[in-house]
Amino acid sequence: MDRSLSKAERTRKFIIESTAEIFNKKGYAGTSMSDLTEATGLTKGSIYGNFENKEEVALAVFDYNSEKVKNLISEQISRAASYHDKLMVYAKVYKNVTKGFITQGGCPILNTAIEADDTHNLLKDRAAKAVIKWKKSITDLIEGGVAAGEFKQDIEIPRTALSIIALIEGAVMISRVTNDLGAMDKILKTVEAVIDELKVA
Amino acid sequence: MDRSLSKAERTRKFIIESTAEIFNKKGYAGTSMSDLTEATGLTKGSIYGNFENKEEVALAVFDYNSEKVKNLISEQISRAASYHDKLMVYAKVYKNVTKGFITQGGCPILNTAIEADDTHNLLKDRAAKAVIKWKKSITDLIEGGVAAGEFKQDIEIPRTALSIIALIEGAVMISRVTNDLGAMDKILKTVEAVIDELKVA
DNA sequence: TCGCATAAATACCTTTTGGTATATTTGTTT
DNA sequence: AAACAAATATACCAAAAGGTATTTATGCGA
Repeated sequence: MDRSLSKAERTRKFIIESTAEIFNKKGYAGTSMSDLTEATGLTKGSIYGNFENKEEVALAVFDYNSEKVKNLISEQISRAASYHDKLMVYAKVYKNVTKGFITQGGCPILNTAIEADDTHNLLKDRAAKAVIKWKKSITDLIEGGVAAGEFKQDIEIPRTALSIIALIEGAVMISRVTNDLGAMDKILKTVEAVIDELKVA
Repeated sequence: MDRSLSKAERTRKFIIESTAEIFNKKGYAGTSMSDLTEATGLTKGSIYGNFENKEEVALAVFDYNSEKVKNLISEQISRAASYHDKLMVYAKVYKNVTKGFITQGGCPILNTAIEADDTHNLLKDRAAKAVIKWKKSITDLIEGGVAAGEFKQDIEIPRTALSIIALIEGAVMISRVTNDLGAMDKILKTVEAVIDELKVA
């Protein structure tokens, strides 16, 4: 038991962790309070003692889920030597992680973006911010590679960054809905080709 | 009034058309029967007289929505002269249609795939079939272009087809969640680059 | 270990949900 | 225009939704 956290903080964390997968699979509208009590073994009173309402749980869960993906990726990026290899982490991570990822409901950013874009502004904003941060991190890596002389000078950086994200998220959608991991592999090959294309001749 | 359709058929069509946008925006779980009565001006009794349940309305609406997108595209494809131009229709259509498209809730295939992949097998299957059909139509166009000597011989056809779909669907997600039509334009430029790349040198 | 604050469980509430049986209206055919 | 079928509206369920006030149990510092 983590004594650095108060009881309330531990319970909050416990609720978030035990419902993270449910929200990611069923979405905000599709997840009910009884789903949460069932998954946690807690009562409604306890959940409402730690969160104001269902919305607040969903927001905390989104933060938790997207943070988890982010940490996994940035840890690997820090280990890669070249800018090329750092960018390749995206392709590699999604190739390896996909199986587990896929059983946990897919990409939380994609899921939340699609559900919330016409229905829930707070969740939409979080998903939008996550996409923008992701774009910036790719942009930074490309700029780093250009400055280091590793990449060409005339790259259309925003277009490249956005295209990589689109390819990956599109790949998650396609491979999950068609139950076809091969589709993921093929599309990630295109991501790799896009990244290879950046290198100086 | 269309006399070729029975009253029941007309009402069915009316219900589908008036709820198509709601289902696309709010999703299956997020759309309630009272949403449907409100949008149609009909009572629950009338809707249940024409459909077995909410699920059957949702399935019919998905067919209607995806058919609508398909018709728009295939009509333009039939008008394009070269295989290159036929493929380019995807980029063009999404560039032009996006504004209207975007206000109507985005791509129904994407929305349904993401919501249903872990929650609703019937809807998931329809979305999967739509993706597979889309892939096949791109594949056929590339093969046609190869046979006609318009495209290179060594194209990785399935990978190219899947990558085009992934780029487009990823672009819809990104541009909608960030309210940034420029992102759509940039990613579609990559789609165009992918298609241009197919041509014989 | 006592006492208090904190956390969790119980019991309850209102509204909405998806759905149905029945009554009424509407179209259509003769 | 009558008669009958087809379509729609009314009025009603039971269950589940999100949420709250209150009671009970737990943890923790003095």
